[in-house]
Amino acid sequence: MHFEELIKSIKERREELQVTQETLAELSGVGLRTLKQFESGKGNPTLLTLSKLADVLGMEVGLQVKNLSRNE
Amino acid sequence: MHFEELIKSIKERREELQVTQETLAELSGVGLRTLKQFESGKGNPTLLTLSKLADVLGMEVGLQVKNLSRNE
DNA sequence: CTTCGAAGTGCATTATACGGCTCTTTTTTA
DNA sequence: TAAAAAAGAGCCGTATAATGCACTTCGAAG
Repeated sequence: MHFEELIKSIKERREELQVTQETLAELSGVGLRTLKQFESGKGNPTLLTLSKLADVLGMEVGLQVKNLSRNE
Repeated sequence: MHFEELIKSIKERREELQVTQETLAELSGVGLRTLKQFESGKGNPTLLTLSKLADVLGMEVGLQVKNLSRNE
């Protein structure tokens, strides 16, 4: 599972912006408990939760084709 | 919410590969009911569910900084 | 040592995602 | 046109994500 990368992205981005978990929780509307749990590597967040956090951090969730060779 | 885009990505990719919901469900280990629900726009899948589906379709979930050129 | 801010954890509750089964609707094929 | 395949939806039990509250841990500062 590469959840860890996603989680780390969030956490690193948050720290980069010097935002505390508490502030991010408030800004995103995600519960502090949820964020803590999430950042400490426990949990399987819903897309909604992830999006809320990403949004505040100026990021976005996306899906990419891994290989390529398919033009769209 | 831009869930719709993610959902559409999955659905389009699945159709592109000419895989039925049933087959994708089996291959990914996600319940057929869940996939149906998900593709029909209802639901808030967990990262795990999304990942399972994306994986089988040769895609991956990612987080990108929205703006650009800030950092890699 | 004490205090404070930030982060992490345990417990309990509520909300909801997951999934199987069945039925209906839509789309495709003959 | 009918039949089959695929997709969508209702019911409903189970698993777990989301959340609040209180406590602990850790580091920095006093």
